[in-house]
Amino acid sequence: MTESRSLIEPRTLKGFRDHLPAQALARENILDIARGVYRSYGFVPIDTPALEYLEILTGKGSDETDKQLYRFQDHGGRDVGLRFDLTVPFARFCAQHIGVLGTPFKRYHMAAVWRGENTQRGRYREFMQCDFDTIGTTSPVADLEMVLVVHDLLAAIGIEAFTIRINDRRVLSGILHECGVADRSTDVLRSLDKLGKVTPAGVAAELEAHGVSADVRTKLLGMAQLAGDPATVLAALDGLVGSSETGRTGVAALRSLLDGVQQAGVPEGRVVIDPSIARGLDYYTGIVLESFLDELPTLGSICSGGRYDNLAGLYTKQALPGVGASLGIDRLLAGLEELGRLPAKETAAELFMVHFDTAHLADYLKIAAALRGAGIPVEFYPEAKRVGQQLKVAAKKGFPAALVIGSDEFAAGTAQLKHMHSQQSVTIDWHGDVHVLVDAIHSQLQAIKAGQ
RNA sequence: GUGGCUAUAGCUCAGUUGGUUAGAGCACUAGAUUGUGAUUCUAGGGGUCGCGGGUUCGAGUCCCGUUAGCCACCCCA
Repeated sequence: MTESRSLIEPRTLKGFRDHLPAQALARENILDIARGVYRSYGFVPIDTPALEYLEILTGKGSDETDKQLYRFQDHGGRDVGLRFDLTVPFARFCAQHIGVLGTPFKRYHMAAVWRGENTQRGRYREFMQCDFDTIGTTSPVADLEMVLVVHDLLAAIGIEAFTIRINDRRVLSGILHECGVADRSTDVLRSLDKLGKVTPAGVAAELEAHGVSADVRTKLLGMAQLAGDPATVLAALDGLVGSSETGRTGVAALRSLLDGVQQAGVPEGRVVIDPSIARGLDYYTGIVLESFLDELPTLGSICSGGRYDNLAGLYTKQALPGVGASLGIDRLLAGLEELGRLPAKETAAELFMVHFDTAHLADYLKIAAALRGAGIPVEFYPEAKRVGQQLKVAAKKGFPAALVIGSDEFAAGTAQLKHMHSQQSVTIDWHGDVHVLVDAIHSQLQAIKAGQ
């Protein structure tokens, strides 16, 4: 009974993951960028509880979300559930607090959500969403801002090849109405939405199964496959919506949105009209948006959103129209990793300071403090191990530079700054003046950064 | 939730029609080398063969179950 104690197997639940430093650093970088972009448009942060009363979450009544909901009874016998997106809690939040917040209200919310669905590449049971929404206004400016935020966000993350696909629900419902299939709109849109994954012939077969006549099938498929120059697509849509008032409004909205995008200086081709985009969620009523990595279109949308008429109708009588989108950071990270775009850094510091000689510990501590005071993050190795070993650690963790100051350097009033990538060292004369040393290191690090 | 494929060391993988004590490369630790990431050499640590049953004299290998990962459906970030 001494050594036979059985160990608990360390493991995580299906669809739930640990995040090691390399991945967690990349994730935090993106979160920082998202925070910066959201704030640059005036969005403010909020937070809500992970756990909500079950009735809040099931209110929307879709059996699909009901099936995916993590639910249980808490110790007080209350029926509760984990949030499966950030929109529903936000709706509840608005119903409770909009009185003191006032409208229009712009918030961002970055937090984990949970869905008990089957896992796949880029799809997990616990993942993070980075939502931003503007509520309490129907202004087209808010729609435009949503597109601009998504664009700025993906650009700031450093993705070079991405496409934002936009559409307007009113265009779709106008066309469906003209075609006389408005009663089957959900089924029809769901089928059309599969274009790109399923062949046009396959979609046509699905449409036929929903009782759509041959000429209407041709018309719808033609509509959904419209692509290319936005002006041409808009002209084609004009014809398709015919006399439908709703449809014409939608096309006009898309037209002015694209004008605004252009006026704001977004490069051509980044935002395109894709009439097949419908979005599964049925609360969207105006513009809808999805965005894709050009090199990995099968990954799915990494940032999606749209306009809705009434966010919180289930919880308050006050009408709250809004527009917003959500960045799926975990899917994005999975995509960037697959493309080899994630930096292999395992350190948050910029400088590795070799622990050469413990007799100089006081000097090392003084230098490290001065560097940090000057805004240079520095990691000081805790043990005076062999220099080669220490440099190996620094290289493996991806430090851009290492600072080597041994007894000789202290005696001569010098230091070696080693550029890890080129393996070259620069000698710094600092004559025992820490300010001189810090300044020199600062400019060297700038040079290294610029050189990358 | 349904169906298909997969699982051997930290990583990538060998392991024959079932047959001694399950191997390699890389990585890791220590040393050769008392001040610089390489190379070379030496030594070393590390495996309940995902887990649990079954068949068999004998299972990493065959059968069943289960867990996890990947893929398709569904839906979505």
